[in-house]
Amino acid sequence: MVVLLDAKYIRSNPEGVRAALAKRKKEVNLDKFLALDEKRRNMLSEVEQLKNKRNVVSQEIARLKKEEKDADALIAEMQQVSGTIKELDEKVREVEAELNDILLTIPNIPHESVPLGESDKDNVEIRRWGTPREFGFEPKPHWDIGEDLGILDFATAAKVTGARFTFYKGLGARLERALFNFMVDLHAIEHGYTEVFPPYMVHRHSMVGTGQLPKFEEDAFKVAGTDYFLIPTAEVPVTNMYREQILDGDQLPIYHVAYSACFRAEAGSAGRDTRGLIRQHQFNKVELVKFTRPEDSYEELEKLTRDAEDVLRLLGLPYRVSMLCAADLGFSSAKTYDLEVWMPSYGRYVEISSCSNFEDFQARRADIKYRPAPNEKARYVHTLNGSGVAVGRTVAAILENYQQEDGSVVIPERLRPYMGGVERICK
RNA sequence: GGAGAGAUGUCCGAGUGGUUUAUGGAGCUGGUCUUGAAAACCAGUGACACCGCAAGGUGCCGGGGGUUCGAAUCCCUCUCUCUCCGCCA
Repeated sequence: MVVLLDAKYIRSNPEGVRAALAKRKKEVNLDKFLALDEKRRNMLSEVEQLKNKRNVVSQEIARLKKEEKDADALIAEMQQVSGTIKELDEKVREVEAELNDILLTIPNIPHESVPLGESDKDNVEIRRWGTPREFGFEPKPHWDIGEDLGILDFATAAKVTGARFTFYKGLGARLERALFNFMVDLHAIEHGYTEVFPPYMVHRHSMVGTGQLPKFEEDAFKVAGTDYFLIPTAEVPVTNMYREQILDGDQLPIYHVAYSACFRAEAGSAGRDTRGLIRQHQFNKVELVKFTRPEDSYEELEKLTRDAEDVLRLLGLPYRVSMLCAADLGFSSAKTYDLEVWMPSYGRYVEISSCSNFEDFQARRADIKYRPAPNEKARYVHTLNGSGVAVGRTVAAILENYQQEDGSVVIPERLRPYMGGVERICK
């Protein structure tokens, strides 16, 4: 499966690519890439000429044999040629593997609307909704609220499994379940997404397809004795549903919503957000995934972001939307909006959803195409996804934003039907 | 886990070593006929990728490897699907 992604594009416009990647503050060795690319093309034309000769002469041999004439000299010559072809093919394969290794580590090119910047400090706030509540008492962090109410149990999870896992209990477990049911229903019924319930494990090719591999293998959980990975997000199985496929143009756009558990090793985040639900090895998430025509993808990104925002609005949670600067952009993304919910214990907005347009970056890696019209050439689709939204962080936000002085937590009205009518979680 | 059968272009489906440079359908486009449509018939089209300014060339019949002057076709191996048996929530 040697897929030379967009070698042609890089070759024709190396300076443009270099400049775009510089925006990300990432070093990519394009010179090595360009040298290898030229080497490959030279070897390719050489070996292809030999193959042409082999094909022509083989026909000739067939003809001679049919006429019962002697072909021994030609056969001897072709033995030589075949040997050379074999050697050259092997060398071409090696160079292509090297090229592919480089290509797979080149991040997506930021969209022109994405601001420059050095770090997440340079992300640009787009809009805000809601007003953080003024507490007439000292608000507690969600881990204290949850433990005091007996609905979150971090200590038991540590005993049973380890750090960064949680038991939800009683109405806490129900709240988690109510939230993802509410979110899936909202997107499936009101926003027109088709619900999917995906496998929680995928093979390596799918992880490469969406861009988690090969660069970020240490972030994923690998299942021992298999070549499977636990999914870090439903984006991986759902986007790869259409891998190696050519869709009909009139099938687009495709909208999917998927609830799944997500598993992340959180390598390199030691010491960050160690308390509470913010950074867990396993968490639930409702994910939105879209497949669109290239010309529609940026409009679809705006709509997808609004669909995710609806969740927070309907739950009455104050949030803001910010556009990530080039330096903070994820590896596969061309443009990303983060939704950040107000978290009183942090005294700031905390990421709860990330909505991205990957343009054709994932489509190339996973080979997802569509035919614009019958008999037209197949083109790569654009893929998008966004959390709609992270469930554990939503529980944290509800506990903190809806906490009362007596330690109880009011359930947002819209959620009550999913909670069997429960209006408040009390001790 | 055991036994067997499969995997061919957008889809269906032929093809067991050299006019297969992949048969034939469906589909799609145009036409005839029709008030219009359908059907029928005629013609066209006929996958995808890479190299090349082009002419042209090369590769590709699930993936990888091998045999051969020559492989969709023979051999090995892996993956997946189906049928039967076993086990199992």
